[in-house]
Amino acid sequence: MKHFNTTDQTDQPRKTGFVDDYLLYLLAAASDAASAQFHAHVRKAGLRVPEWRVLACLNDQDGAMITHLAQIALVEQSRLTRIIVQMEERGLVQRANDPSDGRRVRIYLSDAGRSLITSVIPEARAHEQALLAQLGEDGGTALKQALHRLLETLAQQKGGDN
Amino acid sequence: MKHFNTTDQTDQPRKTGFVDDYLLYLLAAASDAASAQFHAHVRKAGLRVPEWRVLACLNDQDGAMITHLAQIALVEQSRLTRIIVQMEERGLVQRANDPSDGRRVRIYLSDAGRSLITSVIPEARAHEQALLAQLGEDGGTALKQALHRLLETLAQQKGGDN
DNA sequence: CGATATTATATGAAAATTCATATTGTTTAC
DNA sequence: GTAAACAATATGAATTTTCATATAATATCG
Repeated sequence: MKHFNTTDQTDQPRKTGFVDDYLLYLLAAASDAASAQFHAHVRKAGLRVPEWRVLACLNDQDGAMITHLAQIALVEQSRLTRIIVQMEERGLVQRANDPSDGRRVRIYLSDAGRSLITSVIPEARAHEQALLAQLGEDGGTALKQALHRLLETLAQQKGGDN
Repeated sequence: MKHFNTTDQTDQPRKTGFVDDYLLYLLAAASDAASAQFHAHVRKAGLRVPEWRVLACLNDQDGAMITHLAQIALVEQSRLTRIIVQMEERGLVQRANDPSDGRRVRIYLSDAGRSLITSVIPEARAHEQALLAQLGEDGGTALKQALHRLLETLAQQKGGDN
């Protein structure tokens, strides 16, 4: 049982290249790897990843409209529409037309959905704490700060000059 | 032309919730938003995102095997197999059986692929520099450091104890 | 050596995703 | 008040993606 060099299947020269220090790659790789761990829990709870995201967002903003939910849950709108259909069929959410604007469809947690998300969020917090602990007191806060800062910066750019 | 509050379509109570400071969400949101900017360039170069990732990885590790490429390009193996087929049809890469192990298929940049990636990488670097500049001297390095650290930590966990 | 386990890649088929656009409701400007 | 612009959601159809598993090559173990 050799447990070293797990990723390097081959014997490449191994000079560090472009990708290994490219910001967008680091972000994607870190997000992927970190999320993969927790996504195991998500699946055990009977949810797919986008469903977990939708529920988590509804937990914070119940009654959000589809478009808004799509933005915060990082899902394209037409995809979200179909995901919501499935989730409604499964009884996790309910949709309701906004009386003040007939175009809007607001999504609400059902009791089942709320109870499910209520059970998963503590797992998420626990997983997050474990990860932050491994990064050390300052490592964790530094990471979060840096990410918040990046997000602010990117948000500014969007609203900025068009 | 109102250019504030772009994301908040509705008028929700807006008490900060779970998601807004959840590490995995920050990572996914940051990766998404940051990458979205550059992905516009990628598409203009006639590439889809996974193709760009594959080429960028090959740029660093030409001749990598499918499995390895799948890991570093953050794509599932069977998907990558099909992506590679398409890329070969388009003349961006070539596959070659590894003489030392008949199971392995090694992927090499074609001349066209190399010339394409050679033209895109500078754009990537430029975009990255612009973003880092906006984060400020220290902000950028702090972010990268934090991400590297996270990746190390996650990698350790994988190899660690099984 | 031969059986068995393991590794690398490919593939069928169901399901999900994308993209462009249709549909429906609302606001704006005359 | 109505036409034109805009906004929110839905949908058709092609393509992609996923998941489990098939296939093929190699390694291991008795």
